[in-house]
Amino acid sequence: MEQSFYDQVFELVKLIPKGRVTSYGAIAKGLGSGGSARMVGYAMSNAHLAASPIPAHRVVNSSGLLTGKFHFSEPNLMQELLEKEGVVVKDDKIQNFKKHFWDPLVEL
DNA sequence: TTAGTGACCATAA
DNA sequence: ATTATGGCCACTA
Repeated sequence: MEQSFYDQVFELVKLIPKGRVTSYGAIAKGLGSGGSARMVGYAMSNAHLAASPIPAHRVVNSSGLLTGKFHFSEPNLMQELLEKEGVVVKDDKIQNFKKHFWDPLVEL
């Protein structure tokens, strides 16, 4: 069965532990695609169409910024979900990003 | 097939 | 600090 890059991204994102975050580039690298970070974000744009719920709020850019928050049903949702899981967000940016960072290459 | 696109990343000024 | 630019890869029309 052919699994599209999208599906691989979705699965990996679903594996992100609660209270942890990761970056698009890390996901791309974890999938072995290396520089296809843009594709990861592209996949997330279809995340709301996926069969399973995708915790896209746990995926941010390399700076820890919630770049994709406007793609959620409600822009505030992303930040709220993160704070709800114990992640501190200020001005659309995750505090202690490195501390909450979850690297699929290391943890997986 | 070609062209266009993007929730990125890194570098340069 | 911000703005601009190039590269990068997979998908869609």
